[in-house]
Amino acid sequence: MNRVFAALADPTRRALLAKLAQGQATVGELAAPFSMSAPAISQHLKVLERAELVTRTTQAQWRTLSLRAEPLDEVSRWIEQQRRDWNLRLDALEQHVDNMQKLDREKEKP
Amino acid sequence: MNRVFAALADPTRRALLAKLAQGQATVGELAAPFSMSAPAISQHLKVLERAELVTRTTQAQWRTLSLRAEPLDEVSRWIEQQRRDWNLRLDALEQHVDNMQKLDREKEKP
DNA sequence: TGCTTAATTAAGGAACTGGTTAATTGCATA
DNA sequence: TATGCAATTAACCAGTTCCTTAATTAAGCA
Repeated sequence: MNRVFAALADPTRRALLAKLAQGQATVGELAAPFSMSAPAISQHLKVLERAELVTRTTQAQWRTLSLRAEPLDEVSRWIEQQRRDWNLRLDALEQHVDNMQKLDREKEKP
Repeated sequence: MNRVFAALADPTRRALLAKLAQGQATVGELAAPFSMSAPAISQHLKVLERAELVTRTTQAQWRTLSLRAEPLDEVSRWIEQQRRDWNLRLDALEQHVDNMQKLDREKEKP
């Protein structure tokens, strides 16, 4: 997951992924909206590829990029697990505070 | 979100967060399981703090760290949105392939 | 006051990131 | 075959990351 999170930490790469979520595209198509050199985009795509977030297929001189869902599924599971754990804790804490307040009220007028 | 994803890209920091999901802890308590110098942990915690994933409260010479849910909620929303988009595309593609196969079959024996 | 403990700051180094320009590869086509 | 286009590789640079050890801050206690 290290590489996946690191890949997602860059806004250019997140934009590339968002574009790819709308369908396959060639390197040129992906690069067009950015004011950045072709090699820079090429390197970003390499990072996404090493994180297994995209695959590259060659036809003639064009490379077509496609998204791969698995790594996103994996980070999703980690994050949702964390949120579950954390929310459980928060709920328990809230419960605890409620109990304390109830005890306080009962102490005031028994 | 840049800082949040970057913070999550390091396994030591993910472990620190996982520990904190079980409840608040001091720097010392968090550092104990790691074979790493105290300053190293301190710096990891600073990264988590800058990503607003944790808050630090001081009591005497102890710092108590607590998780903050918001940034995790934000990355969760981004990831789930991406997964939705991507799955929609996948389903549409599958549908398309099915239609093509159906057409083929109808062409074979009309 | 001096000592101990918890933690941070300071300084430094090796490796990695994110960009650049220039050169190269691979394919298609006049 | 020469030319052009899509894309990558190579080489380089500035800035960042992740770790270290040494020094410093701040609080509690004999």
